[in-house]
Amino acid sequence: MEKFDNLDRKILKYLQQDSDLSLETLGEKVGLSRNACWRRIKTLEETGVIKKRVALLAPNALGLGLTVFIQIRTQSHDTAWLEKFSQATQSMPEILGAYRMTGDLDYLIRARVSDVEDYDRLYRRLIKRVEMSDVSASFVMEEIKETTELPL
Amino acid sequence: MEKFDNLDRKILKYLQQDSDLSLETLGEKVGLSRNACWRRIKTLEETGVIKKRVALLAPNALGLGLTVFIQIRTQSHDTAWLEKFSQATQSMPEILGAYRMTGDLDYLIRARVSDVEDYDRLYRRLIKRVEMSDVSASFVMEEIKETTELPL
DNA sequence: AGTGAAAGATTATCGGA
DNA sequence: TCCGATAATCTTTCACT
Repeated sequence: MEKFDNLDRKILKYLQQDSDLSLETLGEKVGLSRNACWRRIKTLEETGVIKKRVALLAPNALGLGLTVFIQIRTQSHDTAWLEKFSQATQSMPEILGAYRMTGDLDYLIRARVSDVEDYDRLYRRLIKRVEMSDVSASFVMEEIKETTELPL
Repeated sequence: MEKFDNLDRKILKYLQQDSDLSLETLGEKVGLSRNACWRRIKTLEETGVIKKRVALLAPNALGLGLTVFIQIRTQSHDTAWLEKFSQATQSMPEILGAYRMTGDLDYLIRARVSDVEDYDRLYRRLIKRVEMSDVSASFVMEEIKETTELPL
């Protein structure tokens, strides 16, 4: 039993690219009256398929030219440690993603900073809050692809 | 010389969280008339600070429960290879991010798939299109943080 | 920078396939 | 149950002060 049909999928596809489309034009694109469109969007929002609508900013315009991936190994992987790590990453706005990986000893952080010095400050703040036995950073030289659009 | 002031920053902060705020409520939040707000947003869009507005979907609702990071090493890192790699990642919608990393031999891919089998299909399609000497995948067990919000 | 009015978009309700 | 049409409401846009 499918949760949504082709029309829903089409709507989602367009809204993932531009959430400012008017119901009018969206309706035309998917072949539905603006009203039918509206109802579908509402249920997609209510059922949580559409989480929210956000503005995406240009990192470079904000002086955040550098993306860094931080790989972390730890011995102490108890719940208390994870809790502290979780709180730390949540509260640090440069950190855009934090993941516990397979292997159960590895954590990965994705962050945006202005330069290597700025990364170093982030690093120091991080290790001050959470003990880590092994930390290594890899910097992004070229962003070949970066999207929020999920496959449908 | 700063490109924007505190009010701009406030506006951006809110729009990064919810781009559907009306000028009325946004104005109240930042302490500006709806109109002053509107003008600032327009320039922020024109100067490219605001890139676009998009809907964020729930991966799980779409059956995309698994995030995978794919690390790639290659001998042949000439322009032709990079071009092929770039085209391949651009055209594969499960791939959300692709990065050339420091070290000049390493590439990293961030992708969303439904399960490990689905990853395997992605992997096969990828190596069919681009030669790679060494590929390794790490799966995300727990998503501790994931945001599109940039620090201001 | 703020007001008010016109244009445009969104939401609620209703009748019909 | 889902669609489309119509009407009421709210938002955005813009000329003017």
